[in-house]
Amino acid sequence: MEFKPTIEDVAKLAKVSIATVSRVINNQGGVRKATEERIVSAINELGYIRSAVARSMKRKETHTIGIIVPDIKNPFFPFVVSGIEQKAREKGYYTILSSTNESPIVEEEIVKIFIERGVDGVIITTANETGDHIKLLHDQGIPIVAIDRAIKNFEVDTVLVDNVNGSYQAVQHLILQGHKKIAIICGPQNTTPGHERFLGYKKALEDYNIPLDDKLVIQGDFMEGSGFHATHELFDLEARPTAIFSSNNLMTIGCMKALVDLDWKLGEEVSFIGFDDVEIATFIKPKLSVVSRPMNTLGEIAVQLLYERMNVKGNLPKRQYLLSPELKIRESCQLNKIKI
Amino acid sequence: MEFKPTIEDVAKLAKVSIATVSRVINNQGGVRKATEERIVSAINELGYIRSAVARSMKRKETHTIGIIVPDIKNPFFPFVVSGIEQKAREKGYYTILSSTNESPIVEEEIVKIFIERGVDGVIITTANETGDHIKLLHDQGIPIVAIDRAIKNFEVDTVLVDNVNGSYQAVQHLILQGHKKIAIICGPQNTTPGHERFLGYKKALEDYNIPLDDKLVIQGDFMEGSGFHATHELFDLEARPTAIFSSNNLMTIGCMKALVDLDWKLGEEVSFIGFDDVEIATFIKPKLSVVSRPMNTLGEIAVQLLYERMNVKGNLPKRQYLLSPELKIRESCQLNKIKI
DNA sequence: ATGAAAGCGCTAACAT
DNA sequence: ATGTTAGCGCTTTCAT
Repeated sequence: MEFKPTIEDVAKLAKVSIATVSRVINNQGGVRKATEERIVSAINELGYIRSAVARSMKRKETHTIGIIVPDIKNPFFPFVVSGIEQKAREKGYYTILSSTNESPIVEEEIVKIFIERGVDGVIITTANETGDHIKLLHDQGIPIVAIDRAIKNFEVDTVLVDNVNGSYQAVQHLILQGHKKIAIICGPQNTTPGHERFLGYKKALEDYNIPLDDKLVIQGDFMEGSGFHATHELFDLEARPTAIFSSNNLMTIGCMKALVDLDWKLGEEVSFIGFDDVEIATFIKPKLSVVSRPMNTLGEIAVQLLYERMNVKGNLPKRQYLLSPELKIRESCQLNKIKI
Repeated sequence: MEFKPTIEDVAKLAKVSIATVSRVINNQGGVRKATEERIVSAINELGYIRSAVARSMKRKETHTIGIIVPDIKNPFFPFVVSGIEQKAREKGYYTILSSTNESPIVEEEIVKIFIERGVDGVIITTANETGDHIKLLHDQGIPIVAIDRAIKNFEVDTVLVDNVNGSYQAVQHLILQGHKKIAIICGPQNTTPGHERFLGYKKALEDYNIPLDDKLVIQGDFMEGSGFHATHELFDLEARPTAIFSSNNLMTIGCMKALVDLDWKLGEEVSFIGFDDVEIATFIKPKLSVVSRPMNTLGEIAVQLLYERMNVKGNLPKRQYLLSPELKIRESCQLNKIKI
C-alpha cells in the first residue's frame, strides 16, 4: 500500500471538509460527535498519518530539538542525551542528534543544517566556547541551551557542572590524606571544564599552602592517549608524585593503562582520583575514587530551560544552573598506604 | 535580527524571479554569471538559509534517516550510531535518533512519529523481532534496515553479526583449554542475539562431545543485574563450572562484580570469555578475553544498504550481511591455571 | 457545527 | 537565460 493518504482523502471519505478533519486531528473541539466518529473511522480505514512537514510549514515550528555533542562515543554523552531525550519526549518534542568529533567546523555545518530544518531549539556542548561559529542560531532567534561547556561571546541559558568545586574536593581529599606531591592531568585549557578543573586543583593547593609545582601539571586533551602519556611523563619525573588527579573519564582510562604498563602500583605507590565516574572504577583494584557528574539531571534541566524559552513569549533573563558533582570515595586514595 | 528571509526576499533584492534564485541555490546551472553573483550576494546580505521544511514539502523527501536503538546507554550503540551518522552525513543524509528502552510500545510510538516526519528510511535494532509493531513503516514503503537483530514477519535488509560463530569460537577456545564444565549466561531467548549465542555454545559442546548440563545454562536479560545474579547462582552450584561464557557486555560487567564479591578468582578458579568487548576488559587482572563485534562497520554497512534502497527505483532483493566477530584472546582463559 | 479559501516557502513544469 | 505559476498538505480566518 504505497499510497499515502492526505487530509483530503480523509475528508472525502468522511464526506466533510478538510477543515473539519483538521479540527478533529488537533482536538480543537466544536465538531459534532457523529461527524467526529465518521472522521475517525475514515482515518483508521485509510491508515492516515498527518504530515509533520506540512504542519510545520504552516505552523512555523517543528517540535524538534537539535542536540550537538562533541563525541557521542564518550560515555558521558549518551547518558546526558538519554536524559534529554526522555524529558523532551514527555513534552512532545523530538530530538535530532549530531556528534561533531570536537570539530568547530563540523559544528558550524550542523548548525546550518539544524536551521534549515527549522529546529525549535538547540542543546549544545560546543567544541569552541567562543560560540562565534554558532552565532547564526542566535541571530535567527533560535533558543540555545549550553550544557557542560559555556558560550562566551553571547548570552545563552547554561547548565554547567561545578567543576572548580568538584576538583577542589578531590584534591582536598588527597591533601587531607597527607599528599603533598599531587599531579594533575589537565584537559584543554581553552575549554571551561578543562580550565575550571585546573582552577579547583590550584585553589585546593593554595588553601593548604602547598606550592604549585609546574612539573606536576601535565596538559592533556581529554582523550585516552593523553592520559596515557601524561602518566608516563609523571612516572619519569625525578620527584614522582604520590597522587594523581585526572581531569576526565577518558584520560583516567589512559592513566590506568599506563599504570599497569609501568607497574606503578595504584593505591600503594600512587593514589588516584578522577573526574567522572567510569565503568572500570569498581573493577580495578583498588576501586577508583571519582568525582561524579549528574548526567541525567544535566539533560533534563537543559530541556526544561529550553522548553521555557521556546514557549514563553516575553524575554526571559539568562539562566545559569551549576550542578554539584559528587565525590565518591572508594579505594584508590586510602590513608597510610603510601609512603609519602 | 529575528526576521527570517525567504527565497522571495532574495529574489526581490537581486531583482530576479524566485525561480532563478532556486536554480542558484540548487546549482542547476543555466544562470548567467552576473545574475548568479547578484543572487549570491543578496543571499549573503540577508543571511538567507533555505527552509528544508518547504523543500521537503515539495520534494517529498526529507533526507532524514531515523535510527531506533533499544538502549543508547549500552556502549555498543553509541559506536554503531557513530558509524551510521558519519556515513550518512557523507551522503547528505541526517539522522534522528531515538532510544526505546527495550519497549516495543515506545518503539511503535517512535515509528509513528518518524512516519509523520517523513523520514526517508529507518535503521533499527528492534525491541521485538516479530516486527509486527513496525509493520507501519513497511506498509508506507519506507525502507528499513535491521541491524543486530532480525525482523521476522516481513522482509527487510539486514546487517547481523554472526553470533553463532562468535560464541562457538569462544566456547571452543575454552574447551581446547581443557574445560568441560562451561557455563553460559544467556541473553533473552526471544532475541536473535540471545538465542544464537546460546546455539553457538550448544554446538561447540556437541562437536566436542561434552554433554549439555542444564544447570550451567543460566537465563539472563542482557542487563547488568542478571549477569550478577547468574554468577552467584553458578557459584552456589555443587558442581561449580570452571569457565563462564557471558552473552553480552552488560552481563559481563555484572559477572565481574559478582566475582569480586564472591572472591571467586578469575583466571585461577574460573576462566572467562564474554561476548562484546568492554572498556574494563584490559583493566581487570587477568585481562578479559572477549568476542568483539565490528560496531562502526555495522553502522556503515547499514547506511550503505539503506542508501541504495532509498535511491534505487527498481526492486532490490532482500540483502543480508553477516559480519564476523573476532575472538580476542587475552588472559582470562589461560591454560593450566585452573585445576579442572 | 461546518465549509471555503488563503497561504506557509519552495520546486519544477511550462512559458517566453 | 529568466519568469510565471501550480501545487505539496496542512492550519486558520472568515463566512455561513
